[in-house]
Parts: sequence; C-alpha cells; structure tokens
Amino acid sequence: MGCKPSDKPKAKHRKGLWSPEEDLKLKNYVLKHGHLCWSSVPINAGLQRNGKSCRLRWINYLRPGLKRGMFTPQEDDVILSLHHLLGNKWSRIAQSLPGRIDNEIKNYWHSYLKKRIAKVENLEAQHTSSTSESSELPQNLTDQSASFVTDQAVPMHFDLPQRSPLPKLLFAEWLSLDKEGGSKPAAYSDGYNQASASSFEDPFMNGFVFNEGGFGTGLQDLLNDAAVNQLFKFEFQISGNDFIGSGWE
DNA sequence: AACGCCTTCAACCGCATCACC
DNA sequence: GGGTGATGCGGTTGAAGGCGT
Repeated sequence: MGCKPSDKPKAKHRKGLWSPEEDLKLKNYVLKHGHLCWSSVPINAGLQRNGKSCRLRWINYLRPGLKRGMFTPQEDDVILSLHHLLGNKWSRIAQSLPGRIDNEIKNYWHSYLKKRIAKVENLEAQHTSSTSESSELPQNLTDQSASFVTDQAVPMHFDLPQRSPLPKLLFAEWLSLDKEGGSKPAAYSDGYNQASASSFEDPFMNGFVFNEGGFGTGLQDLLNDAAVNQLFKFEFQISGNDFIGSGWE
C-alpha cells in the first residue's frame, strides 16, 4: 500500500533467527530511511530477507519504545480484561499496552495466562461440584447466553488473593473514568510504582498517546467500537454482580 | 554426563484486506 | 470490476534452554 510493486528479483531469502549483523543493518536502514515500502527495505539495506520478515523483525524486536521483560500484574489484568472483551484480537489488545506487541502478548497468553485461568476454573469447578446440591447460581448464568462468559475463559475470580477480581473492576472504572475524565481509580492506589508507571499508567489515565499508540488511544478506540460496546454492555448485564464500577449505562 | 520432556518465544505461514493499475 | 502486490493479523511451528530423572 502506498508502495509501487517492485519488479521482483525473486532472490533466495534467508530464514530463521536474525543475526546481530542483520539486526544492525535493518535498524540502521529504517532509522535513516524509514519503511515506506517493506519490500524494498531488504534490497536497499543489503539483507537477504524478504520484506515481510524485515517488517516483523522491526515491529517485534527492533522498533524503538518496545518494553521488554516481565509483564506487570497490571498488564496481566489489562490483557485478561481485553481478551475477555475482544477474544484473540492481539493487535487490538496490544494497542492498549504501550511498548508491548501483539506477538508478545499472544505468546504470553498461551504460555502463562491461559494456564492460570484454566487452573482457576478447575478450582472453581471443584468447588462448585462439591457444593452443587446447594448451587446458588442465578438463573441467567445457567442459560445459554451465560456460557458466553465462561466459555471465553473469563477469570471470574482470580487465584491471587491479593488481587481480587481486578480486571472487571478495572475495566468498569476505566470506562467511567474515561467518560468523566475522573481521578485515579482505587485499584491503582495500592502503590503501582514500577518503573513502567510513567509509560503505562499515566498515558492511559490521561488519555494521551505514548509512542505509537498509547494506552488511552487504544481504549478510546475500544469505546468507539460499537461491537465492543454491545459486548461489554451484554457482559455487564449478565455478570453485573461482579462489577463494582457503576454508571456505565 | 546424558537423555528426554516441557516451556518459552522468535519467526514463519496462510489468509484477509486494502490500494493501485 | 478484476488482477496483482503490499501489508496486517492470527495461528502455528520449531529452535533453544530449563529441568527432572
């Protein structure tokens, strides 16, 4: 797009892991010339890769502003909440996590979060089966529509005692905050003081851009997304008891 | 030390969408 | 409107390292 089709030399493209030399070439080239046309980047940068591979390497690894390392508990909660809302829309989720990329989130989900949720659900299943005779599940959680919630691997209650059901609370509060431009939610008042705070919390809370797509902008997009609004309203309805936040409707 | 299994994560692949001709 | 190429996204694969035996 915005790039003239190149007369393809059909060169043999290298595959596999990138060497430091390749990284350096790509980084230097993109920083100097930009990447208006990825298919021409490897040619001009002297790389034996295809444009697609270069693009991926740049976006996932070389791009400035990427946040490497462990995910914070707050980021966990964002991922869980947004995955609940959006499903496997990793790029959409990544838009709300400054410095994180879709591939990283996807990997993190498959290697950690998914298992954590499965564990919680397993525990809950055990608990409910042990108390099934006196089940107090509301009717609206036993019908088909309610399966929407549980089938999406939703953490109704997290296994971390110090973290209660944060995601839903957080998201509800985000929404009301975003609408009112209000103050910091209580959920964040318990000393979120990590190094990432300035890049993670503030942009979101104030709704401005961080690098190439901030916490705030990502969320604003979500709020503007009619389908997501429908989803969220629906979810709010059927599991409203879990929300502390109010004023959404 | 050697082997096998498991987990993690970078990278690839296929498909959908978009833009241009 | 159809063909073609570029880009973006999500699913999947495979190399590498960790860990237990």
